[in-house]
Amino acid sequence: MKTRLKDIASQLNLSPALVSGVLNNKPNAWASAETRTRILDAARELNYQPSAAARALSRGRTDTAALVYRRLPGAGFRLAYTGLVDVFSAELQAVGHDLMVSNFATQDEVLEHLERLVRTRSAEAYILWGREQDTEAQGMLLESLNAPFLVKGRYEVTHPAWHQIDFVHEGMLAQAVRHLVSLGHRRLAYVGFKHSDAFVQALRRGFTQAHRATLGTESDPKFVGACDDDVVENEDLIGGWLDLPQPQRPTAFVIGAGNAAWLALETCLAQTGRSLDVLPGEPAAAGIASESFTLMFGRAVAYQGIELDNLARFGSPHLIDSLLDQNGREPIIRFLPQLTEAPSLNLLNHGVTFSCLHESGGQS
Amino acid sequence: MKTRLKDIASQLNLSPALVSGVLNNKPNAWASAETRTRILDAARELNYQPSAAARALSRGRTDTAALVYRRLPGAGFRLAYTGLVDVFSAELQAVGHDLMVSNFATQDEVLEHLERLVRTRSAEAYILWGREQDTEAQGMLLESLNAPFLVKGRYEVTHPAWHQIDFVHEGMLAQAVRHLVSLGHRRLAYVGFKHSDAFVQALRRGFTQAHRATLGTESDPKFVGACDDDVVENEDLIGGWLDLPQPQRPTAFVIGAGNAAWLALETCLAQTGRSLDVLPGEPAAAGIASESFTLMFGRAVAYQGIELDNLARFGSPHLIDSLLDQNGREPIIRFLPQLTEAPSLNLLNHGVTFSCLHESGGQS
DNA sequence: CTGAAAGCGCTTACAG
DNA sequence: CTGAAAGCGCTTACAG
Repeated sequence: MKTRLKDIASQLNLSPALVSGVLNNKPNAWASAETRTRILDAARELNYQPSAAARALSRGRTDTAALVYRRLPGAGFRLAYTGLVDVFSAELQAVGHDLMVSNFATQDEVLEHLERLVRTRSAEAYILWGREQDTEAQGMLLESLNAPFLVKGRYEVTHPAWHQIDFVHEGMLAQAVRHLVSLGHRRLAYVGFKHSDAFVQALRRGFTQAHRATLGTESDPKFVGACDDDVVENEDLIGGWLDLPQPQRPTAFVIGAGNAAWLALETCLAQTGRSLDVLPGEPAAAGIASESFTLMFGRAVAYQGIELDNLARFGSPHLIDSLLDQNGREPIIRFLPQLTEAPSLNLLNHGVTFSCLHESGGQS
Repeated sequence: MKTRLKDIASQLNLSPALVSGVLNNKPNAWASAETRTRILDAARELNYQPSAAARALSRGRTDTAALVYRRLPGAGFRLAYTGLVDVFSAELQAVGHDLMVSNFATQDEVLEHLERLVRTRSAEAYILWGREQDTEAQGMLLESLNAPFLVKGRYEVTHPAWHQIDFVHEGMLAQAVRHLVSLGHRRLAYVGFKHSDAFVQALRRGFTQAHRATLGTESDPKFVGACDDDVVENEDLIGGWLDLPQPQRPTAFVIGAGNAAWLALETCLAQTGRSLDVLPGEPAAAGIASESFTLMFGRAVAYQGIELDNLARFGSPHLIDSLLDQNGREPIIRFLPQLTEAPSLNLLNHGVTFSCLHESGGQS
């Protein structure tokens, strides 16, 4: 039914071995130029493609990489993952490899599946993505099973030999600080995440170190706060800073958190009649944001969530090296994206303005 | 190195065939209860898992489904795809199948890859997702190669035998119309997409038919417009309607377009001091939206982009049936989601209000 | 320069 | 109730 090697061999009165050799152009497969042509023509004509399973069995490899991850709630995580799939799939295809994707609700299921994939020899290389609290155990499992993998994360200290990729979080926020200082700002406030994953600490470290390096002073602890997705709480934090008398008030904001922090910042400013960096003397902001990030009123520079694509793009040569068994590459890759102008709805330009309706704080 | 069937067979002094039979609990594999236990124990102890390649070769199937699609620009499409991967991967795992994902920049590459997958017998079933102008040719190729597939799309007329899944777009907008009419609105405007894919026409059809059915009159052609991502143009369209004298002005909006249409609607209203459905007598809206949809000021009901997950979830039993070779299922599946309250930033409640700065229209 | 043979690790009739 | 054999479709030494 499907064309087999044997079919084209017998049709040409050649041995399957010769046909295989020519089709894979093995250096020791000697055939006259004419035979070679006949083989190639017949293969094309019969639409011959070697059975993936047979080839995998005899070659001992499947030419497949597996992306296995734990599902996390929220659209942000998902958008990050699809970027991975897009990038890795494309780059793997370019070297003749396939990508298998599986995701699970729990870490246990992920671990079990990884072990199954390794034991069934379904993939030659693995991509681990997600929070370090998950990926570390995943990496240790693969390591113990002797399976090559690429992991997103900051494991330079804990697992320096792992093939790993991540942002230089410190450098990113240092850039943000330098940017704001270059605009003339001297009183900087910092908004981070509430949890303390390694990258969250690295972000804050980037802020404090750059503060010291550029301004020569320690950052003021009372201008260091954290936001999660609770709008009211975020507005309390930022509103509190903005309520200070002008000489003490921070004039710029370094954001090491998600879109909710930006939203709180913009609405708090709006309540006092201002917007980010639109008129002279208004506060400025710089930092990180999630996917689908859009300012409402003002302007700012940010690292867009889309940078995750670039991260994957940066990491894929490594992954491919693992697949092709080329070792000797520096295992730790760090990526420093560029700050770019954030998209803005520019509502001010569309006739929407704001005024102070309430005394302070928000009511949801 | 890795445990093979042979290893456990020889360790137990049994034939590989018996071990295989017991492990796969074939009905005709007879072993004493004790032998059976010894086999199971040994397999567990040695962490035995059959080689996927060997098994695929001898069984003639890979237990794999392939999701192959053309990459489309824009985060919206990507978010839709990641939902697919999440859902299909999870549901396939549940029946012991893997998911292979590949995407390409061009349709030609997609077609070539599909043919390769079929010819190399890399997958038993296929998932086609994307625009109909792409998926139709993809489906026809798979059909000619006799490969089972599930396609997202409205092919009830052109390919009624295809296993296909999609929204009932007509029904969705009909629900939106009925909702607005039930709130007392009588002058409805419609905003659609500019292109004319089958689903875009179905959306509009849903509006016009429901208008006729609920109000007993044809919809007014001058209140039917289309939006793309050009903000100014969108605001011209909607602003034009809102500039009409009050007795002629539409009081409700049916949205058969993306987030840009909602944004234009809200900013146009804001320019005239109003918001969606917040105060009595204000205009209302209902319709479809993309992922990550959030209103700024007002309230509305919408079909969220997240419904694509549910669509995939609805479709996966079909896909799994194809994998398991159970035919005889109705090939056409249609899904009617529920209108739900759209998330809103509620900026009004956070001290942000608006006023008319410009005469009309927008300036970007 | 070329072909016959063994083997990859399973599964599946089939003979006892 | 059990085991020996053939076969899935390739690739890879190896002998000529």
